[in-house]
Amino acid sequence: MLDPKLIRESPELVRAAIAKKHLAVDFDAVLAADAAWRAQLQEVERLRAVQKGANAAMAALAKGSPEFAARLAEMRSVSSQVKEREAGLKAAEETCREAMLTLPNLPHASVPEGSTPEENVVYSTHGDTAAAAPGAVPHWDVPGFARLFDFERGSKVTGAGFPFFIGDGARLSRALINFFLEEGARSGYVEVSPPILVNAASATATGQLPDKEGQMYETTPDRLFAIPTAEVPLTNFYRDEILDAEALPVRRCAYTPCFRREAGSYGKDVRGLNRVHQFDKVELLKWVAPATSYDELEGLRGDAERLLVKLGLPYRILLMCGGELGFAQSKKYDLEVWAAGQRRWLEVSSCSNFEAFQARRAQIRSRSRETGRTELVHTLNGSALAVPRVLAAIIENNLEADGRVRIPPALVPHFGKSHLAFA
RNA sequence: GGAGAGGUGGCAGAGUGGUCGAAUGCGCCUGACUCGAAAUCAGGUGAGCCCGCAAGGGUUCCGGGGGUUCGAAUCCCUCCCUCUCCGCCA
Repeated sequence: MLDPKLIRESPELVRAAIAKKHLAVDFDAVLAADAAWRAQLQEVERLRAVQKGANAAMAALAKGSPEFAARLAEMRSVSSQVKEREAGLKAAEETCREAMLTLPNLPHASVPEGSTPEENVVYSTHGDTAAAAPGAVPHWDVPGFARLFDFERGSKVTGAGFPFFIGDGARLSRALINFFLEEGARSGYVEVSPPILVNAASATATGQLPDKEGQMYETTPDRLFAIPTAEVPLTNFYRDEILDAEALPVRRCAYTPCFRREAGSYGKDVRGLNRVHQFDKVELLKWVAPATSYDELEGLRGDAERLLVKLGLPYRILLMCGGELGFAQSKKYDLEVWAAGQRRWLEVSSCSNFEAFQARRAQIRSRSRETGRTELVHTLNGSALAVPRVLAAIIENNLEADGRVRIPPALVPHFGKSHLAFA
């Protein structure tokens, strides 16, 4: 949600933001809804002031006195007016709130123009993609792949996109999780193991509801949602709370499985480990002082990036253009790892600054000790990293002539062996 | 799942229809005293929204929602949560 004051005072900024994100939003309707709500609010508050003034007077009068009876009759009429107008006010408020929720976050000035993936800016590229093994094949074509990643039985047990990880497949997945968490801790993020089912209020605060309801798995009869990312429980940890400004930035990291229905994404990107409905991921999250959030975004990107460096995988960083930004994001970097066998880039991390957009929805503020004032914090999050795609990249980039996969040295202490075998 | 108790400001804890955003204590801030500190004394100390250039004014909030009433922290309904005991269980 945007600051209502900004919408009223600088509507041109909001219009420009909508245009940069290439969204179709009826902004005039938002302005009208806001104006209507304020007009009704003022009238109701005026009537309430009358009511309150009379209360004190009536409390001082004797119950049976004629003065009391007169006042009572008068106030009955005011009371019914208040009730009537309050109903209208409530409707106006709801209309206004819904209108406000259609407004996207403003993109940062440094975000490039554009509406398609091709218009994302390649911010930097690292490692040699050309030198990758000439005989590299997509990970699903490696002999023995199905023994470590059993999609068929996963389909039988649950459904398509829910593979079993077996033997060294499971072991490498666990090693990556462990490596990511250890590195996160080293970078100052406190490890958290959050709930992986969340309620509707939490899903709304981070923006999954109402827009993306169909993308989440939902449980009945409790109406809890399987998290699509640890961002949801982590961000909501401080929902409706006021943090000590001196304690910022607060850094947390969490490993969780993530669940995504990926409705409507049937196509060629779904083979093997590229896109599955349940996957493991380590997420980094920061709550920061507004003045520092863009520096913190660079730091966050660096924290995620370092993992790819340590794993020795070729990767690149994209600065996402306006049209490719999520609804709630002000600026976003995507980290993509090179999958040598598929000869394509796989997104393994998204590092975003949400500024106060999520914090306003979730009511997460900080209080300065000097001024005593509260302000909305800025939230940032990023994957570090998504496990299955990194695993796929390791297989494709490190496959040796004998059919074994060389484990990156940084991972060996966690994996316990220098090679993964499909046999 | 069953029975009972309870949800009030940063914390503890009063308040059972009227002048209550709410006593009191603790904490915190400011001032006095002091070389300084402690102790003591005095004062201050919630959040949001609307109007206003501002000064300031108005209004909402006592777990959430709804109701009764001229008026609700207080009465009624409903939902949520916490605690204790019992049952079940990794």
